[in-house]
Amino acid sequence: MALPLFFHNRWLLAPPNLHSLESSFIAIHLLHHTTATAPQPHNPTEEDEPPSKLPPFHHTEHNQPTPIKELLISAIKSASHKTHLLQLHAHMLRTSLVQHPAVSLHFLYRVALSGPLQDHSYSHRFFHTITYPFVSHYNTMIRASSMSDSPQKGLFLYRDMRRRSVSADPLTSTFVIKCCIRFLCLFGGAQVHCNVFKDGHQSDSLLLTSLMDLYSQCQQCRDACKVFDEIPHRDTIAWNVMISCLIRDKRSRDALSLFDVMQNSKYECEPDDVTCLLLLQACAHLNALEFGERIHRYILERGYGAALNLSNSLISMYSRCGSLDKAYEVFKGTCNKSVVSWSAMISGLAANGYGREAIEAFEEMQRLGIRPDDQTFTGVLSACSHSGLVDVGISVFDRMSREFGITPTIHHYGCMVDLLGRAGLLGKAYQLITSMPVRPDSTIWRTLLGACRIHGAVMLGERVIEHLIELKAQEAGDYVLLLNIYSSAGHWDKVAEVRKLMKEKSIQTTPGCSTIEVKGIIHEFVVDDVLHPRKGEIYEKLDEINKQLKIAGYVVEPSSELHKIDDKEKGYVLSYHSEKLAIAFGVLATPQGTTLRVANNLRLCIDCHNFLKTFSWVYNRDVVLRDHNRFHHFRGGRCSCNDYW
DNA sequence: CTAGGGTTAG
Repeated sequence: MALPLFFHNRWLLAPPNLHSLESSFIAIHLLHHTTATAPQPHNPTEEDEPPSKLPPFHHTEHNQPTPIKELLISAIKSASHKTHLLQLHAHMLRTSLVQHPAVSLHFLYRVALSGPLQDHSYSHRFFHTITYPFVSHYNTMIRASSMSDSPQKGLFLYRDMRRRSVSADPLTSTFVIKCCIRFLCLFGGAQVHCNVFKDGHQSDSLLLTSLMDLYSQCQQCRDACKVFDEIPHRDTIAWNVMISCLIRDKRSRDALSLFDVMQNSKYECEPDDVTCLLLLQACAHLNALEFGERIHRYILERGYGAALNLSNSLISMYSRCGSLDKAYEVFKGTCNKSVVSWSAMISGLAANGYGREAIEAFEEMQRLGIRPDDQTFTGVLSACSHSGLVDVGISVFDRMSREFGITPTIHHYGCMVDLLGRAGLLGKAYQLITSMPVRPDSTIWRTLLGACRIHGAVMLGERVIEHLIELKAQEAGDYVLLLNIYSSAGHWDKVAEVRKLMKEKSIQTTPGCSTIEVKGIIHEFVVDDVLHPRKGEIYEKLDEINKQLKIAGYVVEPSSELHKIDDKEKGYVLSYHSEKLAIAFGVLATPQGTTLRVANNLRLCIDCHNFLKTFSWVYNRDVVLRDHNRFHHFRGGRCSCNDYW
């Protein structure tokens, strides 16, 4: 708005950026009539007693339509400079309008919530000068705390509010819950939940949705489900929160099933872009390519195709389902590729064994002027380690901090340990762990232990186990690796010793688990599975496959990976590893020549690796197997990886 | 005597 001419010379006195007539009027008015400087706020320590009755607001004074009040509010609304606000504060004090609910609320709103005038300590000081704060005042303060660095304050305010028997509305609870989520305070959240019932807000869908999110983020999936069941009308966001909860709880399969449930005639809820984002994550976890493709089609149908976050998720999903060409297709079709897109593509190439291509992509993105970040480097370094590009990896690691100013995290060190370890530079890897500035975690020692296994380094292996024991983080898998190190070195006495130790400590092995997707349905198998409805057929098929493979020269490795420690004691000749069961089921359930896609939660053992190599040749089927950190593409008797020989 | 809410990419 153009200012009237007569304001022009005074305009210079007022702070810049005044864009409304009212605000400049007030500001100038104040400049001329105020001698007061910025008010000294009240001392917040002097706590008032809770009011016995309703606030004695002086209606007589302010209730008649005073134009000054309205002007003040609009001035507060349009204030654009700090000094301006201070002047308004002074004015409010002089006219006693500070205690006017509407005025103080507007003022609080400007100071507490995000914007150029935000000032947390000022807002707290101001808030404490309000003698009888209303719900709205508390709401504003609590909401501000939920977005600040000290979300605990929100909970304190909430308690204060209840103590002063100011009744909470659904929004208050929503904001406090947000605070609790910020610092994962399950206890505080549960308190709020109780009060929600007391206040009679137990059927407010939005409030219940945030409660669900609280339980979900605090790893209380069951409570989240309970809350979900109580929501009267579940909208898309409620479903999304439920799905994200299931994914967090590693129940990706259940999460996928909700895609159909929410759409059925009973609920009639349309999945939106966030739903797709979440479900793509679930597909990536489960290696559920067909389901992922379905989501992809849905995205195109709904016209979400241009969204960058969805494209990035698709790239990641396809590459984590071992379908690299599809990932590349999406990648090519993505406009305005961001670091995220490039990193997803690079990690995808890396996990599928295309180290050189990953490096090329890395160079290309730099040529296009996209700055790599820490996650890009994780991808690049893992590409180097999976493809044995030792020198490249070392130089990239070096450039990362020197050229790009990124301090390596534990993940980067992990990649380097893996890289050096695989290449047989075990001493260097050990040295790197002991000299790095971050505290080594169990994963990094485990990586080194894996390298010791490959290279048969008995002594170092023992040392690594000690470190794991020191961290109190040793798992069954670690002892299994140690067992394998001993057994491949022929130290049978030590093997017995470790077994005894494991028994004494009663260490359980993590059950191996494989999934295979057939016609969009995920089938899950564990070692020696007895739960699958077609188990009879499956075991028969597996025996048949075993016979066929033996003819072709496949030999069971007797001293191979001992995933199941008790096998021999139980007298099993051969345990049915879950990946083999999944393969047998795949042969049963899919037509000749179909690629079998299997995901496994552990590291593929040498025996299964040999089994799959021979299988891919004898049965003339491609197998894409994802183990816990990479892909193995089996075709014609060979595997894309160079980890096993 | 009134501002304001919940899910989200590598």
